[in-house]
Amino acid sequence: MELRQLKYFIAVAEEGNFGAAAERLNISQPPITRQIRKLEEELEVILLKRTPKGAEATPAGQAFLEGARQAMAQIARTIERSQAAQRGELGTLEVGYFGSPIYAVIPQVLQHFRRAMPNVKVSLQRLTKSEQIAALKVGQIHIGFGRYYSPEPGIAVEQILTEGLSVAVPESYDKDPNPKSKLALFSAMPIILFPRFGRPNFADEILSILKREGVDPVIANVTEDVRSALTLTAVGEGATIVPGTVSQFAWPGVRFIALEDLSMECPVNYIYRKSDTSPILRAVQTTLRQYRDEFAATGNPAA
Amino acid sequence: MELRQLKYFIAVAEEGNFGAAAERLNISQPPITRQIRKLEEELEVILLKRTPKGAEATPAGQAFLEGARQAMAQIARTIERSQAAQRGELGTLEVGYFGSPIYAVIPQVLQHFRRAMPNVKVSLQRLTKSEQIAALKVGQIHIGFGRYYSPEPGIAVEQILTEGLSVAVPESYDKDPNPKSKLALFSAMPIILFPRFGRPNFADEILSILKREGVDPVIANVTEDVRSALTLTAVGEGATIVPGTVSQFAWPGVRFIALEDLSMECPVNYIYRKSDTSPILRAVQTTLRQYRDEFAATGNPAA
DNA sequence: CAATTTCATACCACTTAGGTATCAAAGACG
DNA sequence: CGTCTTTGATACCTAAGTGGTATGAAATTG
Repeated sequence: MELRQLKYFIAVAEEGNFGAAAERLNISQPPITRQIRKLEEELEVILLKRTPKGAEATPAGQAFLEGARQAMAQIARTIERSQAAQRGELGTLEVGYFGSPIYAVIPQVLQHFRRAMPNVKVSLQRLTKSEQIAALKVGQIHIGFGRYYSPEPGIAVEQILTEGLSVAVPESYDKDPNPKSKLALFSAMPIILFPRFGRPNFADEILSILKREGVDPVIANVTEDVRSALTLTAVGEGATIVPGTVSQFAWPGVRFIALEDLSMECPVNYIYRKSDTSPILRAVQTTLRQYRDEFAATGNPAA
Repeated sequence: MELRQLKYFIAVAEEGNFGAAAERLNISQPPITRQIRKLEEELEVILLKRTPKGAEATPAGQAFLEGARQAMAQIARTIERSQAAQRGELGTLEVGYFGSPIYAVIPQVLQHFRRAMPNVKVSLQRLTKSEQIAALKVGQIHIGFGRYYSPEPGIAVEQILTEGLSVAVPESYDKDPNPKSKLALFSAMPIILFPRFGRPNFADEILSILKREGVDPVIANVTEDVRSALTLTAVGEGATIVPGTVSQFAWPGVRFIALEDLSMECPVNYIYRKSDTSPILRAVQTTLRQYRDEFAATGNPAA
């Protein structure tokens, strides 16, 4: 059976007339007669009752018409979906993430993506940086989010944004240090660092910044992640330096003091497999670069 | 697009290999390359990623594969259904009925039919005989059931069975007349006839039988249908002659006395349009003739 | 580095498509 | 009642498309 035959049969059944069907299909009438007859012979079913006024579907033909219409619609849908998939508008975006970007940057970025590609599902999994690399290489994830990545062959790193830092202090701490010496408070208060693993990491970066600024802090603790660190801050164990976006959230018992010095910033990056040509990755990259440019221009592309 | 291309693509995607797909389809490999490429060009979608080891579906190809499989399955189902419809195993049997056969014969007959053709729906409508004729002519019903039909051009009548008669008497009537003169009780008791309309009808037949047997009854009433007649019998207004199958039902206040004389029988017939070639009618006729022969042989084809 | 395996290409024979011209049959109509 | 119109069917032609064989290009494999 050929699709042509379905198409012709539908036309004849709907027009009730071979000639009209031919006109609708922009061909002459004899080919229609031939194709319908071939179809009937192959199915061993009489689909149309020829009358002097035209042709009408037999009960078997009506049953066939119904199914043929559905099949044609199914094929049209399939083409649409396939083309959408090619444009990266369909499927599942597999995301690996690590660390504090999950608190503000990743939700915002993915929100943008979902708005652009409503039919793409997003799947998130928490993975360390080395797990992300491995997952990228086997195609388990399309993209990994994090802050500091070491170069890796076959893996590309791109920056999304850099954000300022904030100091988190216990709510009870009511002295706001003067703008010039905000970091000086670490001489008076021990510091809590995070994360413990995934070097190079945010803790390493903070220590190097502090060293550059001539501060020699007392390290009270090194926690697994930002949540643990802020919990310890809330109970008064010390101060924590966090990325600016983390301070957008309400943490009970914690007060944030922004460090406006632009030389003290931390990045959010994403990594992907260089050889990955999947439409989904291309689509998410398009969104990410848009987001990056918007963020660079306005400082807040949340809208 | 052609169905051939769907078939080839499914084969390649499933085998992961052009050559293996060719083997499975019993053709050589180049035509497959060509058809797949044509398909890809028409859709403007890259469906397969050619690798040195074979070929694998791209995300767009996977989306297409899914839909293509469904479309092929849809077409296969459509062929099945159409062939079933051709055999009269699918659709709706439209039935018109009139009179007392609805109480026993029609249910039994239709039960047989449903067992033979489980996928055919049955639709029943109560129609007078002239309404049946009209409905047959416009194709509103496939078949009409009743007892007595006048000849009508274009309409065929076939008999399903003949059944004996029973006399219904009030429960209080406790004399069982001797076998030879059962009809004689109408000399003592007035008779209730039915139906009032649809001549020639059962009432006419009963009167002619009684006349033939030399009985001249007193007519107490002529009711619309058998139910009304038996209700009047229950309250003692008179006796009613009913088809044997009606006596199978329990009618409170009524007792049935069978008239075993075979010369006193009434038929159940069905009518159909002679020019009706629909598979449904053919199917139901097959069942009806089987039922008729079984009934003639065993007297009770209820099993 | 040669052998193997994979898909792509070129060209051929044959089938099948659609087009034109025409026919046969069944209402429609004066 | 015969003619006209409309319908689908048939015959034949040209052209496009199909599958086959032979062969090539590229990458993997031993």
